[in-house]
Amino acid sequence: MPGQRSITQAEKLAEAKLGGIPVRHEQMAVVANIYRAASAVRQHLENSVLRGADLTWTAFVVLWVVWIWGESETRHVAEEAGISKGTLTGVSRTLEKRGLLRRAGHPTDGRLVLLSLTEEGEELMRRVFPAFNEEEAFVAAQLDVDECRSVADGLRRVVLQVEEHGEERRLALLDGAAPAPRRSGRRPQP
Amino acid sequence: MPGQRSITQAEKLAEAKLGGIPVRHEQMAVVANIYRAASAVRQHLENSVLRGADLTWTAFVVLWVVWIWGESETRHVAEEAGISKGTLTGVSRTLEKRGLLRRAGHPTDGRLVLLSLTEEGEELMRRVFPAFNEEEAFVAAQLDVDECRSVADGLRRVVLQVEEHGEERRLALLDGAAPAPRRSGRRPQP
DNA sequence: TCCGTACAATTTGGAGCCGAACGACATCTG
DNA sequence: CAGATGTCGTTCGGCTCCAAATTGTACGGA
Repeated sequence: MPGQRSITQAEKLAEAKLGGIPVRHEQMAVVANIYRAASAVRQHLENSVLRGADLTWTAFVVLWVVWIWGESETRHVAEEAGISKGTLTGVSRTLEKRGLLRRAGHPTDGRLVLLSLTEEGEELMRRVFPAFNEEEAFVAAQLDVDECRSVADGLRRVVLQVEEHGEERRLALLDGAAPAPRRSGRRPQP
Repeated sequence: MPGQRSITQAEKLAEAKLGGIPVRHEQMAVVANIYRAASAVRQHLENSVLRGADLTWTAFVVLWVVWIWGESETRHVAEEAGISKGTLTGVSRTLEKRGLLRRAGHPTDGRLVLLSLTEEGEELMRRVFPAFNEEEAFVAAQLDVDECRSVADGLRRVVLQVEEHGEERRLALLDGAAPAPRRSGRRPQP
């Protein structure tokens, strides 16, 4: 089992590298495996069901959110899909061009844009989602239902921890220092 | 707790949408939460320790792999870091320009390139990794050590399942059909 | 020695993605 | 009711990422 062994070995090597400074092994293993699992799952789903429907992971997630929640404002969709507003603008326009998504202005608030599925989009989701869910079951096949529940619950606690305390934690770490702006991002007008 | 509720609710809505077609709830929840957790963790780490060191997640992972494993061939580093060889070429050159990474030809096989950390790179990792690990502990703070172990173990089983059976599964799904090329990426020559 | 095949990293092109700046609109306030 | 303030979605710069095409190197046979 390469995953198991290589991570354990990496941890030991890391400890050696740090020369006695304590490493939080279990927490490190959780983070490493969260990321590995996310990549593996995404790759598998993109290369199986999504590729066939000509959808990227992000595009599928956006369609899924709108499908489940019904007509929604873009900021909620971005939030729920876990992408930035800027990304959603591009993705939703691509999906609109393909006739899967509708973009409509809000009747009373001119700032808002509402997203909803077209009939074609609904059809697509009715067809693709069962296959998607089947592959979700495939990737989780080594876990029984109780294990699924407990892993999902543990991950939820991680998400909540970051959502609820992440901001304050980051501020505490910076300790008043400038937030060090990201390298990318739009430049100010001259 | 928005995470818990919205996912559960989404599942119920999905079931309704499918009109009786059974949904594998637990497996769906696992996949959804793996992805949510991965995004949350990555975002938190990028915006706390990595931003300060002017590193992206990918750049950090590459440095970490080379740091832990010592001088390595690029294909192994790409594999271990979970990125494509093409991506690694760009990332490693950026890190080389910053003086953190060394790229050297293999002494006997001219096709290979070996990566290793410069002294400056070693110093950076000795400084950044403890802070990184601290934040790993922060995001996992709602889990005790045993829970960390069991979540990590469950995730490892997901990774293994995909690594060991993913390829055959994808082939079975396609059932001999053409693998449907990706939309992005370089176009075939006419 | 000169191919042909195999396998390495790199180049290239298209899409994705984030987050700061921006402009349009809404709403509060004096 | 005009200006300040706030809140949207959009724009845009800089990366990231993948995978096909390409380039370069190795090596086993003719």
